[in-house]
Amino acid sequence: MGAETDSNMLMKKKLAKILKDTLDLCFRKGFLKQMPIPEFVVEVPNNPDHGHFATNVPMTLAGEQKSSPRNIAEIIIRHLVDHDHFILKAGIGGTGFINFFIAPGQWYDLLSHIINLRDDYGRSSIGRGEKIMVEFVSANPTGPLHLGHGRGAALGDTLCRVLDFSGYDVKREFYINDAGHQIKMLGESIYSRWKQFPDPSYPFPLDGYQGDYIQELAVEIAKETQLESLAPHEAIDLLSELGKDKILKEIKEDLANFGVTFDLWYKESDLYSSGKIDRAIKLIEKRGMLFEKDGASWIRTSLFGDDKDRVVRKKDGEFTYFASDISYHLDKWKRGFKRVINIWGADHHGYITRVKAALEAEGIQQDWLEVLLIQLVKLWERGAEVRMSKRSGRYVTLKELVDQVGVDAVRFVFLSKDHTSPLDFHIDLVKRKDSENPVYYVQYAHARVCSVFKKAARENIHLPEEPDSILLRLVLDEEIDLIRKMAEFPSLIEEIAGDLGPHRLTYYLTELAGSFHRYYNRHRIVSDDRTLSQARLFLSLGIKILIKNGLSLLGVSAPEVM
RNA sequence: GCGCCUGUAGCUCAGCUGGAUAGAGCAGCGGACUUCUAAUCCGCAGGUCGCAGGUUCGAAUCCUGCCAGGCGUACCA
Repeated sequence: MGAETDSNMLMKKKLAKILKDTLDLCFRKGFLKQMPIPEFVVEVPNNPDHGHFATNVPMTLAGEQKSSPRNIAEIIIRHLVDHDHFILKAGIGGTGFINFFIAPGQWYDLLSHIINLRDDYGRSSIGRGEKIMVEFVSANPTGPLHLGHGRGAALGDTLCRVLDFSGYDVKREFYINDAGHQIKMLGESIYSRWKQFPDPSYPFPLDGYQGDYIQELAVEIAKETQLESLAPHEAIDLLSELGKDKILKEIKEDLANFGVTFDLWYKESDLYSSGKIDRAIKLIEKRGMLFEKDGASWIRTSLFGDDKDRVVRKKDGEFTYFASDISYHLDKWKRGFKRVINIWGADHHGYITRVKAALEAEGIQQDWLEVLLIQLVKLWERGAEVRMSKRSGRYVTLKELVDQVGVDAVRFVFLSKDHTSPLDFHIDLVKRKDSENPVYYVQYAHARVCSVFKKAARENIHLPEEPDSILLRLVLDEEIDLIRKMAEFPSLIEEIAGDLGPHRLTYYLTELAGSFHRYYNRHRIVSDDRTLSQARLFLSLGIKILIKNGLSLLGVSAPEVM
């Protein structure tokens, strides 16, 4: 697979190679002064007059060469090392860019290649089977998933899909905080609601969970069990356990319904029962990073960038949440992951330095862990912000949103913004199943291609296995431009696997769909000219393949009919 | 106080890690269906890239300092 992708994906890389070879030649023959080759870029210019690709090489050389960029550009163009006639023509632009037009045959080869690879176009092996873990959502099992969780779920899931597509050995994990205070509080909240059915004056815990779902759980569990026969503390324990299980089950269902699954649901409570926390603390101690103060045990995170040292075991003998977190990450490390990505809500950012410092205290490099912070999701309805607060239990759940708007639209909108910026979700806009909704724009292009193929079948036009010379009929600039856009896909995926910013994929697909819509409106695909029809059908097939591949990485469906 | 994130068109956001005349969608105005699906397309209008300096051939992008908003700074989880 690697070799196949290499053979083409890298139009840009091919050009970069040609440029390097050319510079070497110029150095050897003395056309240019010998020097190390500086960093340069090969990019797609936004102005089509500037060619299929452009490079800034001359400008990066200018200083050292003591010559003008345009001069250097001229020398490079004159001596281009292009044995395969990859380049149709090259010219000088602006203050010293070199603009390249690629020979049409290269584009036809590329399109053939895409059609051969189908669902595998864009797949690569750059991850080299490296073990990588993405931990995401990890919502507390004390209440339903809200919109922020949804955003994290969409991001994490899509990253996993992209990383998997890029040849990593990806594991997806959900960490369940099922130990400690909050679960007890869940039980107490349910208990109190249950007691309130006959006696409304029964007190509710100060920091209890307020949502309506607590009452519902109380009703449900009361039906299934004999709460009356238990002592209060037994009842509360039971309610904690059953409440947690039920909520977790719902979380799993909501996520599955959202297209998100996990390889492992890792329980915090297992860290306790297996003795892993104890061992983690012992390791800290063995490394001399533990000390006692005021009756508590502390870890020296301040040695590694943290503002202060942190408590891992409280005065009362209980471990802190931080202790289990350290233990959990140590466990990830021991399981052999080379790269670990955590997706957290932005309100946890204060936690990052602390965890990384703790890991370093145990001898693990800080950059082993990458933390992506998801900024807030604000919901707007009828022009006003829908205020949400977990405390009051008034918030819109992921399930409610998905039920109203649909999985595809929710995922697409969540994924179309960089996770570092806050996101305003306008529900009225996304609810509309019309052109205002960006996801339909992309999906429609896919459905449109399918429709064109039906039309072709009615006209009895079919495609041969291999396009061969048929593609020579694709002579319009727009047609070459469509193929060029398709060529960008593999390198885009590669970049996303590196910078973990999948929102660029949504923009790419919107652009690709737009180019196709424009093309469709200006030119007939199925016409009396049989060969030309076939050529354009091949082109359309390429578009279909790309949109389907791209959407599937986003976890969005590609309908054949709309 | 300190730390993190954000500030780009009326609104929501991109801007490919420093490149050519800063882009898209929505909202506004005006056009295109006897045609392969009009969930589409074409045109017009819309900008002090928060502000001020600096770095260099070149800055929305990098560095510094301000301003504004959000979040965080526990022996809570």
